[in-house]
Amino acid sequence: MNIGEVAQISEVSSKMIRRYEEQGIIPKAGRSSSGYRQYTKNDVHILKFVKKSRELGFSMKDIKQLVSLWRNKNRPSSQVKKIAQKHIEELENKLHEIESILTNLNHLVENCHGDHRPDCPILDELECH
Amino acid sequence: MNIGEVAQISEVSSKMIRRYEEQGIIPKAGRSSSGYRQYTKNDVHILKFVKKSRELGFSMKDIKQLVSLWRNKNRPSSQVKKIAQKHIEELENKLHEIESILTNLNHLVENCHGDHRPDCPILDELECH
DNA sequence: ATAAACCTTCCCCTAAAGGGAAGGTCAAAC
DNA sequence: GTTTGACCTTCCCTTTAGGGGAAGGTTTAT
Repeated sequence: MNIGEVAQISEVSSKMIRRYEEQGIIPKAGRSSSGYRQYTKNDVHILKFVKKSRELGFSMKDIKQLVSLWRNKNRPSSQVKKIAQKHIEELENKLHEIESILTNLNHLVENCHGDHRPDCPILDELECH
Repeated sequence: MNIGEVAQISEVSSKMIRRYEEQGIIPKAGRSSSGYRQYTKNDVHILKFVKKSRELGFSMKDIKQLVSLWRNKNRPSSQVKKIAQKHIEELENKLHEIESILTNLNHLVENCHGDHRPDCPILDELECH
């Protein structure tokens, strides 16, 4: 298979497939005599794994490790779990931060009449420290 | 005041003060005879406004507009409110996305024993599409 | 006079993509 | 048998909100 077909099946763009190869996240593809990258079903499988991992918000650094653990049939599941737990922690931190910002913003917006007049508690709050 | 002092007071790094100037977010600073940027209390005031806005997660694009509205004493508060509401919507979307990912990840992690054995529901889930 | 602490501009790096140019290849239609 | 269009290649630029650091000029204190 050429890269375009694989991109369509895996739903990972050709651009990103090349980049993942460059970053060592997926194995280097074989080449046709004219230099086109050649892929197998297994490559599609890996790319789908990568895509799913991205959808769960893992960083490419994490995904590199996850792919390597996935392909190592003797991995200890504790290593996988550790990566996932660290990611969960980071997401929870981000969640709390966003929640706190939203609380602030909602208060401000509620108090702003939002009409033609210039008085604006939002700007007032941003101004005063 | 030189840039370093302003940076310390406003808690915005010298680097970023220069960049904000470049981006037209803050007015161009005057220069001393030797080329050093010169600042007044008012500049500190603006920088604090910018910093507060960043802490609430506004993009620099939004902040540019907010600063301009803040300095325009005739602005309609509706414009400010609109920017804030759009930002709230975006944050809420991000929040929901993170919540949904966390639900998924937590299920996976709960089912992974996380020991020396290779069986791992996390990898299984990432693998199967 | 000299050293330390400033300041200036300039360029490179981050993460995860996308855009697009310039040029080579392949297959089908004419 | 050539042309055309769709594909592929590499290379470089752009995005966001910063940070790192080099090379060189200035100011201030010793």
